[in-house]
Amino acid sequence: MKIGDKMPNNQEQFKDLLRTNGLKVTYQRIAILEVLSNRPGEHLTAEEIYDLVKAEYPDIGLATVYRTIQLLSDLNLIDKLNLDDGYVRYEIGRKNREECHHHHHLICLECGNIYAFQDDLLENLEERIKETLGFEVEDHEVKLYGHCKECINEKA
Amino acid sequence: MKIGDKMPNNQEQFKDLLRTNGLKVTYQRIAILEVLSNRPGEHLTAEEIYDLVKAEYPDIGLATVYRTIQLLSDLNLIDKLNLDDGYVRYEIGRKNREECHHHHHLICLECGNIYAFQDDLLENLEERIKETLGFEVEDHEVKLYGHCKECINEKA
DNA sequence: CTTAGTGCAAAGCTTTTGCACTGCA
DNA sequence: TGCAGTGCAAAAGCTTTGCACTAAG
Repeated sequence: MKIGDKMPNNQEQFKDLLRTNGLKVTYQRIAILEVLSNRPGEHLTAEEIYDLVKAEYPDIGLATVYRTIQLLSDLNLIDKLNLDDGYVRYEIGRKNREECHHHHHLICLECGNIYAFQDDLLENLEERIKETLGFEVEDHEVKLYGHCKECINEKA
Repeated sequence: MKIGDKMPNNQEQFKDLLRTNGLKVTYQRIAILEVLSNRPGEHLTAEEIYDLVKAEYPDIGLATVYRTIQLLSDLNLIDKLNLDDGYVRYEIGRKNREECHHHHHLICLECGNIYAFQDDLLENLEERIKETLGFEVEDHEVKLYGHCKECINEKA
């Protein structure tokens, strides 16, 4: 992967966003966003992102990856996912992809694969919570653990 | 708090459970479960549990707290909660308390308080997922972030 | 030029592990 | 008495930070 190979439009938007926020456009920042952009739906750890970027830009440092991840997260360009396995994972943000605005995770306990799915069901729930408890929901994180189709079939 | 002050019945059940599993009954294990039992709905870190137990049993070691937490979790007596603040938290398990079998968390972004609520809504969702995706849900974790009643009122 | 951003290495943090000792059964 | 359980300290492993250097604007 080389900068500019894919999503040039998205990339320009990113550069503008950086400039708008008084931040500098660096190849490290672009490369990291690019790596994540080219892998929608994948959930990468900092180390994995580091390795992927390093393949193209061997000079990058792990600390920069961590700092950039933080930055991208603050800019709402990427989403965090914690699977309680000791790593924090990141994926390119929902808001940049057409399909989904409500997006949850199905985690297979056998193969470890992660599936995404959309659902509006929680909107009812959030309204109900507002009425019952006076709690105003702003964001949510839903993780469903179980057994995926493939693993179920394999056992049969 | 002293061993035996509260929930003696629950405590006997715990001792039996340990024996049944070929595990030894130690004052450390009882004290840790006791601390959590006396604080239903609170979400304590290992360090917090350590400090609470230490008040009564100054000899206890932090490593024992970690090992016992693991044990209690394996025995399904306590539930894990990760708020992504660098600590893993624990609370006395749902299965030991009458009220709830479906139990989610409302986390206030302003005061940090955590509220629990029950809901069966997800059962529909799980059925739908099974039908649509063939994914069999076994467990779920739902965290809703927002603003609690108190914090909303305070601003008014 | 100016200073935000970077790379490197060291430090920080929670959590885990090794090992000798203790105490439950 | 025998071995699971414990306490202590050290190790582990992810993430953050300090600092001198680099490069964006």
